[in-house]
Amino acid sequence: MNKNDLISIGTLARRTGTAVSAIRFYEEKGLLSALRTSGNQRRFLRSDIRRVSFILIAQKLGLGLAEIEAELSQLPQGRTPTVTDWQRISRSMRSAIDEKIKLLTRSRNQLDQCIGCGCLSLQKCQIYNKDDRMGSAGGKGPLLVLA
Amino acid sequence: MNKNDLISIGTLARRTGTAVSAIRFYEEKGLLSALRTSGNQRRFLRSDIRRVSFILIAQKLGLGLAEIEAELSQLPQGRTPTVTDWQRISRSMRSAIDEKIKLLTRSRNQLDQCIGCGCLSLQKCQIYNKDDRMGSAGGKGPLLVLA
DNA sequence: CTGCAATCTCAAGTTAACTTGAGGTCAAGC
DNA sequence: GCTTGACCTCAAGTTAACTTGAGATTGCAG
Repeated sequence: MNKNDLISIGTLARRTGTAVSAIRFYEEKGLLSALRTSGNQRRFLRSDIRRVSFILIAQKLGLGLAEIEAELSQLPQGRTPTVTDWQRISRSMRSAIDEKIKLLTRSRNQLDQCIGCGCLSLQKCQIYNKDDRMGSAGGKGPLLVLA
Repeated sequence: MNKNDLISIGTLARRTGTAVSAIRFYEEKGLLSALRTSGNQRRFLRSDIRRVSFILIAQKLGLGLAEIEAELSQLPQGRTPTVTDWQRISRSMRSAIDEKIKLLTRSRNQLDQCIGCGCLSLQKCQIYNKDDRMGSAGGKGPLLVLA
């Protein structure tokens, strides 16, 4: 078997640990594309194994298929992606993770602020105060919440 | 308006920034419960504002409604939760965030390892090696990807 | 050439978290 | 006492990401 062999959908599924149905689904969504045999069966490139792996990893990192497709669309059309291609895309994914971590960290800090008073506002209790001004009858109505 | 006033679903929605339909949905799912007027309209406790806020915050942190319900079920039945009650539950939420951050951080580090070779395995390139040598010919089982 | 596992297509089902719509009731202001 | 906006119920629709099932082919091992 050499580098240019084409693989069946079942093989691709086994090699990536996904379900055959999921692969068909990805194809339908445009994340993968396949050639067809004379008998209409799909044949994938070996490099699609990596492509599917990328999809799975990116999903674990919380990206939706649409976002993943956006990333994948940066890969070269027509030729098999090189290591460098994958590196570039991995780096862009790293930023996405960094973003998520930042967001969570911020939430955590805000939550810490609020544990002190139990207000759950996630905004240094500003809302709690704000809301006091804004209640219905002008009175000190309880809070509006949320970031 | 005093502490024991009951509020309508519309008020609860406005005070928390959620849709009325969402509140009905939460009730249906058991995250909220309401009294009814003689005319069958829902009446919530003022403390439900905080309860809904908690739901919204927890969702932002990535918890599903089921998990949120689990957290909420730790609140005292029958009496309006105190600040201390909320603090306890907030702290437990904080652990959840910490977990998520840890997980993401780990993924990021693994990804860093792999950017070097572009293998996308998230496992120190083990997979890359396995894959290129393993074809279908014989070898060791195919690769699994993912952490 | 046979048999049967692997594929194919297309439709429908699934879970999460809600929204939208239809048709009808309640409550408060003028 | 009427009008209007807030509510009510129940059914169905929505998006994401797939899975499941039915019915029909294909392709490889023997």
